Amino acid sequence: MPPSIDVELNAVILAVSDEVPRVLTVSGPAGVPALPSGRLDIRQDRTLDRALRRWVLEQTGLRVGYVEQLYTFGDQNRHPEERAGGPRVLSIAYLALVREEVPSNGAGWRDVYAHFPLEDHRNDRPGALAAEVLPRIEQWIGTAAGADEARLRRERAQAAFGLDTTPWDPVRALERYELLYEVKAAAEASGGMAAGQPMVLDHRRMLAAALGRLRGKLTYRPVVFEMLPEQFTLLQLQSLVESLAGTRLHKQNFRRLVERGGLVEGTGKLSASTGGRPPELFRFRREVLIERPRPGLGVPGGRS
Amino acid sequence: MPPSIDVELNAVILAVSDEVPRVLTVSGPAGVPALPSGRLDIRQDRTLDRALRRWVLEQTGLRVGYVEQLYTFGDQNRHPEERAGGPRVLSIAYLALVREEVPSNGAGWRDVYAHFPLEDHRNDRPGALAAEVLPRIEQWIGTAAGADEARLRRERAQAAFGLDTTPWDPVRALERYELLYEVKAAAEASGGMAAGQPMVLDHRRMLAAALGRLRGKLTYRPVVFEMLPEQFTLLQLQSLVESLAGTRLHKQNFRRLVERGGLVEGTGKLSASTGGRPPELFRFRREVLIERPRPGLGVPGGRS
DNA sequence: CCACTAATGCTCGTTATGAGCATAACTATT
DNA sequence: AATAGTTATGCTCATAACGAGCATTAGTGG
Repeated sequence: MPPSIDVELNAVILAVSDEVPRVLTVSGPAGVPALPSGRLDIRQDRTLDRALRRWVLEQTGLRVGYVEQLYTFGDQNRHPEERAGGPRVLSIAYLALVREEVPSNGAGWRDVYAHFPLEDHRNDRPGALAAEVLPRIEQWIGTAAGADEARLRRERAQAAFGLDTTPWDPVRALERYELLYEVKAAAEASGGMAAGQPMVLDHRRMLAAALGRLRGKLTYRPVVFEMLPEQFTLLQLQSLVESLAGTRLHKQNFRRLVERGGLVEGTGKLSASTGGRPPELFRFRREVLIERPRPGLGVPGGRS
Repeated sequence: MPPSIDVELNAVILAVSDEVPRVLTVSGPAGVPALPSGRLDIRQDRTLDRALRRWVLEQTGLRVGYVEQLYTFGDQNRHPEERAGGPRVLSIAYLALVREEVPSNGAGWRDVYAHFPLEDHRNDRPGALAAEVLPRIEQWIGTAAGADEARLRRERAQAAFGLDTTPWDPVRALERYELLYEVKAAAEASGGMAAGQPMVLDHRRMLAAALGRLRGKLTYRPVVFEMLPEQFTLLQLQSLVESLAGTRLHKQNFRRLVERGGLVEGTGKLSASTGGRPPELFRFRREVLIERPRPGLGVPGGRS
């Protein structure tokens, strides 16, 4: 009997509430959180998209709108059953963006930064970075075999973590995750504040890929609006972007960017005020999609 | 017997020579060009990457360097044998960039723009656009069911083809391909100068995806250098980018961008002159990767 | 020496970006 | 009612990046 292939779909479904980006998870083995996922059933799933939506609906009760394919993972032995003679499993990961809703079937929203404590730089850099991570990375560089390998490692670390004069780049979330994975493997240690909560199998890698991809996409596609209600205040919009990017933005400049970029338009209405002066409500200007080639928000780029 | 799944890898391998971007093809059924591709063999291919390289080597004799996963296609009936009870085929498309080399086994390089005549705007817009394509698109918009559908179609066309005041965006190659595909299906016609040479199955779609992806990537990652020799002149670099983007660039500004962006450094050497003043030879500055978060070249964005 | 070609240097006006200061319009408190 | 606290919004300023050109340099082939 020829060894067979199974194709699995995984959904990284993101929403933001209370300034916290959240990922939708179901409960995996031993209660460890897992991404909603399931096998492609070629008898009923005519497209990968549909298969994904089917599984998400089944496992969480959610109907997702914006969906985008992320990456296909196919390395050997990603699934433990494979070693026991099970089929080779290919995983196609998707990114979906939604407004937060209450899921069913015991699925729930989890803080993305609980899984990646190093990714949230909104209130200065996470202490664990300097305290735990960098020393361990130095050590990893030190134990490289040969000067060339050491230089390569140093460059990777520098680019990924924004050491020295290199700026921190929120987009590099996946690189950081993979680098840390290597470092930890090398150090045979895994605890510490910096580690972050685990997920089933390689689901955390998928989440890192999704976060990086989304952060990048923000800058040239107005995808955030998928996560906002029809009408919103500029502060809501800004803190949404900040939550996702894990970075603070200059308020007035953000407003300028968004307004002069034609991304939003004011509705004359004001929002019910919470603290100070009541803000105006805005709505997304869909037209911007056909006015400008690549409209976006997001992380200001480091100038040279 | 449960219906089974086959996983296939496809390589879009690009190089540029004589100002023409070229794709590496093998000969498919009836001599129609096809991308190098082959089945994933889970007994010997530990990773998707390796499988891809194996097939490419086998079919073309090339060892590719830079490789990046593009997209996984999984719709039903993309392969005709499926209807005849064959397995469902999933295709994972990759993009690879190389310096042009002579392939073996009858593989060969084909002009990318022979497949997409509308994508080359280096010497003003292709005539076929205004002459053939736009009228047909107008007609397609006209036959929409309902005003809403018509508006959606018009917006899609406007964004994809840069109608009206919308600028032409080289990155949208895939969108254009898909829109034309729909239009042609609707019009039940397929000839004309604008059509472009066909490829096997949906390989042309993969090529369009690759072209769009590469064009986008140029702007934030210095991937072009994968396609250049160790040392090169700035004109070589520029015309390479122009070939890929299908757009002309301002020479002096391009030079400024590239030099002040720290992407290249001069070697004091001069190139053997062809026409006029002999140009200096430059080399890629790898360091830029760790100095700036997202260094790139490429298509200048349309300002608002 | 001349015509031609491509490389390189430099300028100018316009826009975009990063950083702040100042004011306006509310709510809660004294 | 004045005051303090809070958020929204308007505006300025210096610097950097961008788009477009002009001018000069250094080769080639007559």
